[in-house]
Amino acid sequence: MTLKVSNTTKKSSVTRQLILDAAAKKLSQHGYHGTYLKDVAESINMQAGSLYYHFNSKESLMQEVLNKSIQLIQDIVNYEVEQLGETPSFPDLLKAAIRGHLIAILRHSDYTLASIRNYGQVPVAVHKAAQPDRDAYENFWRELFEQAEKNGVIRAGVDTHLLRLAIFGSMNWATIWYVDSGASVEEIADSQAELFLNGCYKKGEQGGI
Amino acid sequence: MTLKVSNTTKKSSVTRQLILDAAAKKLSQHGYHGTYLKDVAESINMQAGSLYYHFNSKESLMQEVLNKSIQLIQDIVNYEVEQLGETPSFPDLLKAAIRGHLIAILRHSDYTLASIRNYGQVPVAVHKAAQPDRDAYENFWRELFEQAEKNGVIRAGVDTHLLRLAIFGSMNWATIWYVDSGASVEEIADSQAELFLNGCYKKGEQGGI
DNA sequence: CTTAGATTCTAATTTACGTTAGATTGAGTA
DNA sequence: TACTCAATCTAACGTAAATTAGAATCTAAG
Repeated sequence: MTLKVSNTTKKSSVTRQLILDAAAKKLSQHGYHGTYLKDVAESINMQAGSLYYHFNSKESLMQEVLNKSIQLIQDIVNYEVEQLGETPSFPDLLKAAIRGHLIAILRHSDYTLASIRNYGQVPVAVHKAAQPDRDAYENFWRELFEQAEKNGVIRAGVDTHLLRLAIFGSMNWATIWYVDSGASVEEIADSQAELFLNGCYKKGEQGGI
Repeated sequence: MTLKVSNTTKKSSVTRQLILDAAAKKLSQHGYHGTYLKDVAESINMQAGSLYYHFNSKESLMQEVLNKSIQLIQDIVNYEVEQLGETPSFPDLLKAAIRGHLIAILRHSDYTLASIRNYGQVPVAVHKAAQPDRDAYENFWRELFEQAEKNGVIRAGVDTHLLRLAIFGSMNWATIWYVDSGASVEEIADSQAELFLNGCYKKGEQGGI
């Protein structure tokens, strides 16, 4: 007797994954409305109609792509942070989190780009379905800064809410210029962490200008 | 005799502007492929076919919207910077530029959101047509930091290229959370300028953690 | 009031997308 | 070999989008 294949190891689950990958790629490039099932199918040598054996609709396919995206980011960030050991300093923590997020969105860019580029442009049902995952990920960052504030390592006058959003912006925007920049993910991560920690300004000495 | 109406003050140019405004709004909300001429027309009580009296195609209409967007940002930033007088300090200059950019993208958000959200998702011809304007605007910022470096007010080790991209990211990403944040444009501008100038980190005193 | 030109509408054309139903294929099993 | 089930394909259906041509309307000038 051969191995009994469980539901989750059927051959079709390989195809299912192929479809998701192809959909992520198209979604990241052309947006929800610019992604056509015909193209998704063609890119893996299938017919559009065949996709319906694996997914109920375009909407549910796209929904799955977007959910996968956020979980992927979360997983990678968690991994990077866990590498740090027990009681990491705030700068190290921030650097690790930024590195993780950037690795996720720049190296696994099909899925994560899909998520970032289509924020607010997908049907409401699809957008809402991904909200819990987004909230959970946001909380991770929120707590990171709450902890830092509690430990007194945040300068007076800094609004950590706006800080978090600024960092998110810098990171996510990198998806747009990364490929053309020649910079490595590590370089970008270090640079951004350093900027948000210490800024770019050299005070004093030459006075006015 | 009444005023001779020139080409640029014809009544139709008013309609033309209405169409552009409506298109910008839809484009910012639904993306290029999710924007339908029928919807654009309906939102100003017209029929889709009538748009073709003013524009040759959907593509050319959208192209004009995107070009307008970037010029709009540039104009507002220029205005804010010019308010500063002759020889402004780098911090003041940066604050003014950030404020201008944020005013543009948050207050005139239909056009500018259209530009930001559809980056890379429009047909290549449309994207290419807006490139000169984008380049010109980018140069403004490039020069801002070149000057600052020449004046020795940038900390050693800071890559102004990555700095500029980080600032762009923080600013442009604000389009996503601005409406729900309750923060004012001025607050956000001050916060971001302050962060990029001096960072968030309070060194020393409590040592390790 | 008439008329010419500008502007808009109506209705049709073309194209293509999402979706579906039924036929077809192919691999493993009795 | 014949059968079964999973997986895919084929060929359509219905809908809707961009575009177009010609008719209808509105405006301003004589």
